[in-house]
Amino acid sequence: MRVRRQKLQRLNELGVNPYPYNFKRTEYSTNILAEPNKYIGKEVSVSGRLMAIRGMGKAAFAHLLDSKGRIQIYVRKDQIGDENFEVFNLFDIGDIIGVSGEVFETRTGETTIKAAKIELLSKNLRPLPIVKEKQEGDKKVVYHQFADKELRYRQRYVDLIVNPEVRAVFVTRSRIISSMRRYLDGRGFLEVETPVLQPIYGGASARPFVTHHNTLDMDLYLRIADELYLKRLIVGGYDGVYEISKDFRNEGMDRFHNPEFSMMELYVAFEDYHWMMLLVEEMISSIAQEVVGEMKISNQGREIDLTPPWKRVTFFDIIEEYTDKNLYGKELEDLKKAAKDLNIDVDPSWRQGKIINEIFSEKVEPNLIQPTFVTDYPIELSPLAKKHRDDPKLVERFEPFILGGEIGNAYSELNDPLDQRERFMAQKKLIELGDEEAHVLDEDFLRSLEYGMPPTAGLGIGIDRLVMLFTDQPSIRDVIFFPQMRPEDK
RNA sequence: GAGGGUAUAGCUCAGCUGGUAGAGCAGCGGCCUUUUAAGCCGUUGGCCGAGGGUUCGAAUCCCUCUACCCUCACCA
Repeated sequence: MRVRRQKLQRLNELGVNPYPYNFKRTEYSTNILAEPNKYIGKEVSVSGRLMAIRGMGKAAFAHLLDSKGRIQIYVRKDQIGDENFEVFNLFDIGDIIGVSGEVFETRTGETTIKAAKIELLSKNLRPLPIVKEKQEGDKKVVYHQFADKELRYRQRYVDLIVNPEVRAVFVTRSRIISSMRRYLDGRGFLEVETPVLQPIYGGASARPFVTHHNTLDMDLYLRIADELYLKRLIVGGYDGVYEISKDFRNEGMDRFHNPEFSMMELYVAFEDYHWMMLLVEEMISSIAQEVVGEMKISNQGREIDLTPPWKRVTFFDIIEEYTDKNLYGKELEDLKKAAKDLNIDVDPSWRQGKIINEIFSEKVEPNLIQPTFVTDYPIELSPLAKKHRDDPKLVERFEPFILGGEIGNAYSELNDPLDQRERFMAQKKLIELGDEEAHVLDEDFLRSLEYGMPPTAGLGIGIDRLVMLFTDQPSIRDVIFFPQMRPEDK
């Protein structure tokens, strides 16, 4: 870094502003490389970061990286002049520069810009990790890869400069979200915003973050879900509302969990969960079509076919399929025995719902590779879902599974205010028993239901996991720009 | 929270059963006007994650701490 500061000084002496105000680019690297014949012989201006320099005395080749890709430039002393060449010799890898010149093809056939003028746009003072690549036939061999995960997450800007495939993952993420938004807008749903800071948190089973408002002198919670506010909007008379936003859950972190994560929630009046299943498979497959170009995606070496219709199985049927045990309507003791038979450890304090859920996640979930809707969950697990029309022990709920992971959650929403109050009371008992994640009673939400909420279908989709699926990334940290990290020690 | 792993130059890594720190790339100085992991010659660079201990002597052995990764637990 000391050397680079000296170069800065030298540049100043030469009358070069190392941090000028703008540069007029005429082309992106990729435009030129896509149609070389159209550009050869033409003047272009490009700008970007210097990623490699191969000097040869009075001439040099270099590679310039812009937001779309990289292109080679060729700098000759007799072309740009002595003064400009002296400035060029003060450039380092990592500098941001602008180049104007004519496009040509080198002896080895690489489309290249012959610089007529080259200027510094921003001086780099901190050396970049140097990554070298070599084309061997079809394979690209990468040398000195910048691979330290900790550094990559903490200094994502460096990761993005140096690892083009990381940049691509986040472009895909953005496309997935905009495709989803386009789909939902196209169906006439209204995108809305509801409070992040909530006096009572609700809509999911999770521990919240607590914060404090000084003027009101009260604690507020960062939302763990949007659900209860969005349903209030359905009470208010909108037919369909959705929100794409961050939720916050104060829980452990691993490759599927980040304390803040992105969620899409959708509520549609006068529909039920059967209708919502059709929407989910249509929406996800249309996103695939737009983003990937087809209904098939590959992940972890496996091919996933998203073409509707997806398989549908009921919760208890699929458990029986994988365990040979019918758990429907079983009492606590029977369930404990079943869990024991299946080698699943059960905490003595667990109740029916928890044990069944554990058996499901252990024995069934990992097997749900191709898209599958699991439907009709036991009532204890779902305090906000409507009772099944044919069976009061169940609720009308489904979860879509892909690659052994759940990517969403949906119900026919409970709109009976008396039933909802009873469910809250049952949750209250769980809280008293020490369950820190049970739902908290929300009196204002109940009041809204008492005014009358139409029959409603609701859906939540975990955006981060959907992106992991589409981009074949193994960890949620690879699809979030700045994943939560412990502070760096100084 | 438990177990395992990793931490050495700007980057990627080597360093044996303890003997006083190494390579490639980058950097710096030369040579070089079609190279592409450019090449050739020369050269700088290190609190070996932090702290403590054992030892004549520690990057190496022991303990503590910190961060990250993996697995499990908790958890959508």
